[in-house]
Amino acid sequence: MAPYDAGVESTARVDEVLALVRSSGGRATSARRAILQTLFEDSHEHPTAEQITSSVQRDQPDVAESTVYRFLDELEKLGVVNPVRLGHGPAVYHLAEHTHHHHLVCGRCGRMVEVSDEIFDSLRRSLRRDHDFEIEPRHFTLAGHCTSCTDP
Amino acid sequence: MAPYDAGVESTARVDEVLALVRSSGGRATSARRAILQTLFEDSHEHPTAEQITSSVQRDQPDVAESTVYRFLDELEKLGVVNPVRLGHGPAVYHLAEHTHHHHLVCGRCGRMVEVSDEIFDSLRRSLRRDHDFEIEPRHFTLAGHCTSCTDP
DNA sequence: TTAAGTGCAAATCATTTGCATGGAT
DNA sequence: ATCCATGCAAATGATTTGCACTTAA
Repeated sequence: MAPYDAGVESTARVDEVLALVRSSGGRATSARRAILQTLFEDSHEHPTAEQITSSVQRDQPDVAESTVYRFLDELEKLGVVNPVRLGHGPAVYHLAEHTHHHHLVCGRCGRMVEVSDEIFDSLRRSLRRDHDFEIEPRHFTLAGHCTSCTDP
Repeated sequence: MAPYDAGVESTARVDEVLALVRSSGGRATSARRAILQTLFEDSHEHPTAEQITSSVQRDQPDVAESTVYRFLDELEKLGVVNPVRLGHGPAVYHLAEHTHHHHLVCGRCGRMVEVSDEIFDSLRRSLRRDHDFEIEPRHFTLAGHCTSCTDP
């Protein structure tokens, strides 16, 4: 397997998004850069605004949580992230670039499984044909439980 | 088509659920009866806790919103209702008895379509087989949009 | 320069909780 | 009589907002 430099990779993506932000009239600040770095470095995680803030604050201690919320809203409008509100507790944020997977969350043990998008292809076709409906292509989450869950 | 008396129908269902509540050690109070009446009468709606409270308060002005929240929690545990948290704003509650349909909500115009459960059969089989996962059988909601939506 | 971004603190909104009282069993 | 349920008010937790100050463009 080819060597993989997460640092270089994510820096490039951070710059890409910052360019997008600028092209929509926004500005590339150091707080925003740090927020994006966190998002791209931990892109397999599903961090809350609070977790993103803590992570950013390791480098820049006085970035406020409100800044994180404001920028996440911006990023949502730009289609860069998707917030997911499951059950109780704070929203978690996904990179929307991870377009082609979705989540199954077990309501008993909390396990989260990622499934590929293709599994929804036939469902998507039926809904389009019979109900004039297009499932949100970027991301969604289905509740349920593990078939053999050990939790109550 | 046979005449349909929503009042009689929903009263019967209210009593059914109250029996279930009692069988699990809970009590059938007048606040609970009123909450259930609201849920069953407006069962095609997707009311928030606040809307349920207002509706109940038309008859019983001093039913507290906390009572509604507490009972909705109870009802969720009993499998009678399901909360749905979409986007911002408060959770909306569904009757879980509407077992065999699900909802598609257009993020542009707000249209809500009900689809039968069977449309998920093949998806459900794949998830069970490949991911040890059982989709919540009672109810869920998918975000997306009308294929030809007139709203922006 | 100047409009957008930020930190901070306070406000808001949904939901939860503590506690003394009321009510169903 | 017992113990669950309730109203009320206060607490909590997540998110949003107002505002004076900073900074990227």
